Amino acid sequence: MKNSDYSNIKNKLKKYKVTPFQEKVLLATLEIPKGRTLSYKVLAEKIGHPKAFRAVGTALKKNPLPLTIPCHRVIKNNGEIGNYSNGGNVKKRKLLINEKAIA
DNA sequence: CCCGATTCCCCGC
DNA sequence: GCGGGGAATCGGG
Repeated sequence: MKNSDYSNIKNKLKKYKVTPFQEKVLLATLEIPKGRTLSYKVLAEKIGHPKAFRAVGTALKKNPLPLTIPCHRVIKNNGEIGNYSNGGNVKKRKLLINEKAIA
């Protein structure tokens, strides 16, 4: 992992029309380890909004970097896949899951 | 004002 | 003890 890459992503985020809250969510999502999934609630708690789990999902929905941000690693607190709908196709999810399987 | 990638609690059986 | 349903919560358009 290159720190420069991470910074580059943050820079891109600033360029996008993302809200402060979304930026936080996206950053927290980028912190998700490879082959690991995180629940919306845990993510919300990490950013300081334990009750904003819903807003977190909304923020990820607006995710400007779906291929950069592992939003597919974000799942329900139940451990089940939520409503991942980036481009809106299950095929993409399968591809991302493949990445997850590599761990 | 309304909706949306969720979560938790309470009641019933 | 387990399952299901409804309400709560936060942010964005």
